[in-house]
Amino acid sequence: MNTNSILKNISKHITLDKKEEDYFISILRFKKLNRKEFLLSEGEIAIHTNYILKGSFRNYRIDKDGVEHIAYFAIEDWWISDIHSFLTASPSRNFVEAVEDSEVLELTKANLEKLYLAVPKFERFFRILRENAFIGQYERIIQNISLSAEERYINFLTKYPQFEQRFPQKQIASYLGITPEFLSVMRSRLAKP
Amino acid sequence: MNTNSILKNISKHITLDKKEEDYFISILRFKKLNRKEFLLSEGEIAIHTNYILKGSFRNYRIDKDGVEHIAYFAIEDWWISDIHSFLTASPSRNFVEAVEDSEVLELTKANLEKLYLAVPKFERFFRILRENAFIGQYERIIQNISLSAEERYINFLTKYPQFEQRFPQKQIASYLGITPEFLSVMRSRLAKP
DNA sequence: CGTCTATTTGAATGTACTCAAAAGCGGTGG
DNA sequence: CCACCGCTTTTGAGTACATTCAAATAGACG
Repeated sequence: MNTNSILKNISKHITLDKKEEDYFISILRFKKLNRKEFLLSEGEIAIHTNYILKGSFRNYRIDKDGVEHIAYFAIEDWWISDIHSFLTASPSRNFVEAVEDSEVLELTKANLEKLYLAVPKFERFFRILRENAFIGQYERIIQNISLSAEERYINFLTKYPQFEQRFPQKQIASYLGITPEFLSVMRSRLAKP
Repeated sequence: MNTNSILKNISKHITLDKKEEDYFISILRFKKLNRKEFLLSEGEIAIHTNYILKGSFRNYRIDKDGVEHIAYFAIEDWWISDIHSFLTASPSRNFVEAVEDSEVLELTKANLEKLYLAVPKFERFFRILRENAFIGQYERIIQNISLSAEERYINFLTKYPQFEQRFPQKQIASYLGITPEFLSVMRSRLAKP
């Protein structure tokens, strides 16, 4: 289990000594998923948060008409779960599915709570992590209420250039809140003139 | 300066002893604003986060066409700032304006950083605060990409029943990402049948 | 290679916007 | 305390953006 990337990720915000590092690593569990396998399904309670070592995921909800809506994507070095379910210990309304063959490090909620007590620096780490996630969502909300579909798509390509290769168009349309047909029309419009 | 409400708010997540309470209170500054006064303007760096004792605020952005878009509202017992600017110390793209005559307790970023070191329990407090805010935004994003304007409006009324009385329709429309004219049409449609 | 799913294309439709004008409402000054 | 002014809300006609439904084409996986 290669823990370099997760330790490097954590060291961006807090400094751990060897003992703290070892303790942290000891509570992680390696997990492999093939594409289309689920980390979490609707109705389940998320007891893990997951650090992505390799691959990609999508968090989505199926609405009353059976249509999928992608809340967000996640790739290497991101943490993924259904945060609502994880934090409130309530049944998830969303699915978390591997888009590519993936590897994650699982951290259970119980172990995370112990970690907060044993190494309070992790309170800081996750505070900063949540703050950064919050900023991203905040900008996304403003864009959703103020920009046209085409502007949102262009911004998406600029912000996440690699995502266009890694996620199918249908899923990108869902993330943007538009239909795949309309994304296709926009793309041909943007390609021509 | 009445500090009951803020101490009660904090005690929901962490327990402070008398000394810690006193220290915390000592770094807050009371501030009164009349309606339409600004806590923060576009281009300024948010050096404060503010706990609302009384009144209400809106955080909004003005787009390239001069149209206002309300990112969020805040009322008593909420914290308000421009979180992007505050956390990254970058110039704000948003305004934070009092909607009613209001009173807040200001906490500077410098004092907050000192507070994190002096009383690490506040790392936990703000982690939980950010997590809760994150959950709210997460649900809002899913609603924005999956629901019609009418469904979003109905959910808004259900989730924040008092907001209809406290914020003008024009601002609610802006928060929902629709025009005030269209909100008016929806309201008359909902009232009749 | 065949099958299944994703993407493209097009026509008809619906949701929400723009622009304009009237009506309603609240605050302010006489 | 009333009248006026400015801003908000309503109403309506015309329009644009995005969806729905359907069918053809392209691509990916077993």
